Amino acid sequence: MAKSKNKNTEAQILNAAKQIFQTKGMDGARMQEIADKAGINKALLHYYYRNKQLLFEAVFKNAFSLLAPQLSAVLNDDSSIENKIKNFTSNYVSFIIKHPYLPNFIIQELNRNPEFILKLKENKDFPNLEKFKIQLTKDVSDGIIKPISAEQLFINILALNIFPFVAKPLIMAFTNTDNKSYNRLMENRKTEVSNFIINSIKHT
Amino acid sequence: MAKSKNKNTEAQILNAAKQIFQTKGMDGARMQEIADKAGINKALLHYYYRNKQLLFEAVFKNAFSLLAPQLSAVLNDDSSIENKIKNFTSNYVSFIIKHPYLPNFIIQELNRNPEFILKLKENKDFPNLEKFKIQLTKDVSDGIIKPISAEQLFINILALNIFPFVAKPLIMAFTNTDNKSYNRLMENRKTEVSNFIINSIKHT
DNA sequence: GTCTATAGCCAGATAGAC
DNA sequence: GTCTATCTGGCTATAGAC
Repeated sequence: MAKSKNKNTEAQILNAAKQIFQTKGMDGARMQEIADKAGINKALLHYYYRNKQLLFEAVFKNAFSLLAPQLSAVLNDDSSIENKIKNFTSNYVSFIIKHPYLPNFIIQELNRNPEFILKLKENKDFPNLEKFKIQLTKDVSDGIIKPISAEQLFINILALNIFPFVAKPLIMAFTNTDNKSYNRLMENRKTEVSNFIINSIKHT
Repeated sequence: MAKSKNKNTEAQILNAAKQIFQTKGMDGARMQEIADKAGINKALLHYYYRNKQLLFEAVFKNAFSLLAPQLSAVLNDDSSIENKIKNFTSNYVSFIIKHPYLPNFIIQELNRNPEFILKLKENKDFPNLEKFKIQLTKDVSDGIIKPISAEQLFINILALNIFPFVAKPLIMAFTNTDNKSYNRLMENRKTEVSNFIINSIKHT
């Protein structure tokens, strides 16, 4: 009789596929390389995931499902705008250390295939600005925060946090740093970035 | 007798290659597609550029040589820090409209191949922070600008300007905008971003 | 469920005519 | 300098044994 699907093998494949797809992208990845990394044969990849495209999509959805809660947390928890910014910027660096290739992977593949996001938006866990917008509008009218739209502030928060990791090779070149001092710069950003944002928007 | 190399054909090829490589990347690009776009035969690509890798490098260097002066301008001109930031943020949007795929292309390919930047750094036009650092240090000690390192400020300027274009599909999804209102958001950033930065760093 | 072997296609590169 | 035709290798995917 046939064994039931081996969850362990399936997980090993997904894990290997993550590593290869996230560093090389859909087009640069090779099924052979994924099989090697998983320690199994190429044919098994097809047995579990049918083809390259489906395996890729499994990896992509998995990656996005890790990133999305990070963002939803900023937008929907109950603390003040100032605390949200502080928490997000300090947590994000720790998140990136665990998943260094993730944001670049998502950005790159969405640019290659922008329709992809439509499927993701159907998910009700997809990050939503509504609550954040209401909170910010209130803070602005209460005179706590200088006038700024929720969209622009949110873009700024994402930009300041995500960009330095996405553009790591560029940043290292411009600031003339090696890996060690680059990491030190990023470590400092845990507090630098939130101060930078709060300085800008808070009424004095 | 053989005609001398036809500059026009060579330029057409480079132009077609730009469009294909910048949207699809090295791995996703097809020589056939480039040939079609240039209106010539695949064999001619090899005649002029020998192979795919060399054609790609020609495109990449060309792209970088467009971006670098934009950055050097912020770093080396003689105006105040405040004016540098204002000029850069308003100019950058116009630059992007002309070359929408350029920053993403550069970032993506540098991540794929980080050693690439070493060659670029040899060029003496490569953006350099020294002058900016001196100017900023002086402004800080004169009490014009709040304490911040040149590296962190420069990273913030790049992040706030470049990221929204690199992550366009993500931003459109999160802010729930179509192309038209996304463009309006970006247009607003011409002034929003410089105000945001200056608010944050300027002593009041 | 896992393997080996191979089909079948596609893309980069070259040969050679004009 | 430009073309058509073709070689060659590599990659996805499947067939079929165990």
